[in-house]
Amino acid sequence: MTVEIKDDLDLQKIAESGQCFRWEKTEALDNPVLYRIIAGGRVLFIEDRGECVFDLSCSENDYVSFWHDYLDLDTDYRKIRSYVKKDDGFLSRAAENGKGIRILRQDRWESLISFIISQRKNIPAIRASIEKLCRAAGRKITLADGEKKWLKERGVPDEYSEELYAFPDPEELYGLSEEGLKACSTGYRAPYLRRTAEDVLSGSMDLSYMESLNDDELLSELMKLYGVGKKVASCTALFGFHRLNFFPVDVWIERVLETHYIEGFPFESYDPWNGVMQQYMFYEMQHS
DNA sequence: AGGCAGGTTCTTA
DNA sequence: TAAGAACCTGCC
Repeated sequence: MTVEIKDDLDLQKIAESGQCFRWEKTEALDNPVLYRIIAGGRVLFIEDRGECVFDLSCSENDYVSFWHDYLDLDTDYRKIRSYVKKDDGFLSRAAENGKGIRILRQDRWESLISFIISQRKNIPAIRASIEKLCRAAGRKITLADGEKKWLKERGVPDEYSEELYAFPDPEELYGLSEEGLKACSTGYRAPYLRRTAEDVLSGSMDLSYMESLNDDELLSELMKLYGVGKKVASCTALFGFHRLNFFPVDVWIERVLETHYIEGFPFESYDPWNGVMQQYMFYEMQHS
């Protein structure tokens, strides 16, 4: 199906933003901007045709019931960008260069596990580790005939639609032994992952209940998990719970703060959108 | 070969 | 409360 999306949406920038790890650029014949997204036990191929037009491999029903929400299309990112203070040179530049980034509405569990894995890893290593984990424990995803036809019409090589695996749920993840987890390049994080799965499975940590907590409560609940410190908890809250005011501070953002905001970053000015500003700043650091 | 990468835990003072 | 060491793994 084809949709017109007038608000910010730059597939490449989102794929490189570091919030998601299962967006893969495909080598289609004609269009250099065709991405494969695996989320929610499904796969979406999305092609940017320019002029705000996007071709999607899914049915209209799947778009309405899942992907529209996943892409957070009801949030106005142009408006959020307009709040950037003109006298803040760095943030103005970052928001301009990062125009097109959105904060996806990703699965809570997947975000939590992904950011536990992310500690002391670079993005390619995180992606590789998650991919192994999905192959080892995730459910296989099969494409409908309509989707296969869609890919064929665009000359997308078969390799992009074969051997696709969903992100493992808590039970599937717990089904892997510690050795099995280590085989997915998770290293010393394997015990963190195992215990987190155990806590979620047993119900002692209830992620859907945590939706009802306020930001401060959510952060401290998440930090109770073994292997989850402030950075991972903030990323989980921002990306997995869509709490757009969280501002995860990693080494890159630390550099931004000590270079451009010696007096401190004006969080009050950007409440409740600090997390979006963080994404622009992170992207700017990665691309300048 | 040794250092470092989207951190967190554990130990020690 | 705060600083420092240790930790898997892969890639310079």
